Amino acid sequence: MVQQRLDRTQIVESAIAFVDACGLGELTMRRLGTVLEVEAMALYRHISGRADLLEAMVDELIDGLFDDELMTEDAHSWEEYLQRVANATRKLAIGHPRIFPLIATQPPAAPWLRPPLRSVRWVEEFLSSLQRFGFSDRDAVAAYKSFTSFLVGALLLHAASLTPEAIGDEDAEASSETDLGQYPTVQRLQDLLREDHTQREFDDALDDLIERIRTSRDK
Amino acid sequence: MVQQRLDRTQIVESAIAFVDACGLGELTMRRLGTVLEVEAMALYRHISGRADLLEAMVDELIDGLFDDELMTEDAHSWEEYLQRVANATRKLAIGHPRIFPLIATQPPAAPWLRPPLRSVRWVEEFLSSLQRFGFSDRDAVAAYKSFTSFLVGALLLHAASLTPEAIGDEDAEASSETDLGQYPTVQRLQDLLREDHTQREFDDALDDLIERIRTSRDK
DNA sequence: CTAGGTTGATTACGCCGTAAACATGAATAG
DNA sequence: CTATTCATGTTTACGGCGTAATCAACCTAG
Repeated sequence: MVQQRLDRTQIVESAIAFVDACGLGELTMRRLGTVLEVEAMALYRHISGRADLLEAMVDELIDGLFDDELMTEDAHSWEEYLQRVANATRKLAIGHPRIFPLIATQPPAAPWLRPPLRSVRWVEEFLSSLQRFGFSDRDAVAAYKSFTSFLVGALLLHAASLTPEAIGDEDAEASSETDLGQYPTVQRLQDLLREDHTQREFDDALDDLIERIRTSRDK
Repeated sequence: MVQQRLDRTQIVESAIAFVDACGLGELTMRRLGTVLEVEAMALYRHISGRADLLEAMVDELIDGLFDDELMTEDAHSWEEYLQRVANATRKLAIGHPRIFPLIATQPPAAPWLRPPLRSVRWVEEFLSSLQRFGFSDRDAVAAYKSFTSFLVGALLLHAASLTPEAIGDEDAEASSETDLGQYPTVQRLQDLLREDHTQREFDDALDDLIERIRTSRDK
C-alpha cells in the first residue's frame, strides 16, 4: 500500500491503525513516518504536531460514528435513538480500546462539549434529534449530559478491560495472584468479580438511564 | 521545606503537588528532582521509573480516600455508605482534576479492579460493607460494578471541565466562539449547555443509581 | 521554458527517561 | 577506634523523542 503523495486523512488513519495494533505509547512521529515510508518531518506538512495528530484521530473516529449502520436511518422513538447512539459508541470503544481513553480524556474544544460525543456536529445531531421527539430545551440538554456521563463511565472501563497493555510484570511469579490473605471478601467473591457481563450490564444501565430520562422529563 | 534525606512518600507527594500545579505533561524526572533539590537520578533510588511514580501517585490518592472524614465513621445504611464514598471520591476528583484522568485511565493491577476504586483494599472495604448491610454476593459485586462506572463517568467529565489545560489556541480570535452558523440547535441552547449544575446532577444521578441498586436487589 | 509554490528529505537542537560508574558519608563489625 | 560495608546522591552518557530550519526535487501556471 504505497502512495505517491502523502495526505492528511491517510496519516490519521494510519495512526489509528498503528495505535490499535501497538498502543498509544508506541506512537511516534518517526515510527508513523516509517509505516508510511516517509521521513518523520514530512508529516508536519499535513499536521501541525503530535497534539494535532491525536486530536485528528479522535475527531476522525467520532465523526466516523455518523457512518455507522445504526445511525444511517432515522429512529422511531427517542428511546431507540439513544440505544442506537449508545450501541454505535460501544462498537467504537470495543473496536479501538486503546484510543478510547483519549476520546474520553482529551480536553474538548469547548468546555460544553462532553466526551465521547465531543464534536459540535454530534451535539447538534443529538440535541436536535431529541427535540424532534418533543424534548424541551432543558430536557434535551439534561439528557445530553447524563447520556454522555453514562457512556464514558460504562465504555471507558470496558475498553480498559480489553487492553492487557503489559502491566507491571512485577515478579516473575504468578502474574494474577496477589496475596488476598487479608482480603477475605475479595477472595471469596473473586470468581464473581472476574465474570464478565459487560453487554448485559451496559444494556441494563442504559435501560435505566432511559427510564430516568423519561420520568424526569417535562410533561 | 528542605530535607536531609529523600523518601519515597515525599517524592510521591511532591509529584502530586507538582501535577496539581502544572499538569501531567510538565511532570519530568529532572523537574521533580529540581523541586526536591536533588538530581533526577536520585529519585531512582526510591522509585523504579516514571511509570512506577505515576502508579504510586494514584495509589497514594486512592488510599488517602480512607482518611477522608466522610469515611472515618460507620454509615448507618448502605445508601448512606454509597453516598459517603461517592462524595469523598468527588472531593478527590475536584481536588486533583489533573490527576483524576490517570486514576480513571491507568490500567489497573488486576482486570477486576475497576477505577476509581482500584485497590484491593478498597474493593474489600466496599464489598464487605455492603454485605454487612445484607447484600448477597451477586448484589454486592453488581453494585461495585455499576457504582464504579457511575463514578468514572460523572467525575471524569467534571474533572475535565476544571482543567483549562491551554487548548488549541488556534487563531488569536475569540477563543470560545466557533461558527455555529450551521448548528442552530447548539447555538440556541448554548447558554443551557454552559450552565453548570454538576453538584445537583451528581446527586440526582447518584440517587437514581441507589434506587436502581435497591430495586434490582435480591429480596 | 521558466518562475514559483508545494512536498518531502536532511540536519540539528534541546529535552526526555534512564543505565552505569562513581563519590560520600553513616552504620556496623572487629 | 578503625576498617568495611552499604545506602544514598552525583556525574556522565546514550539513544530516542518532538520539531525548527534549511535544502532539494518536483509539479504547475504563465
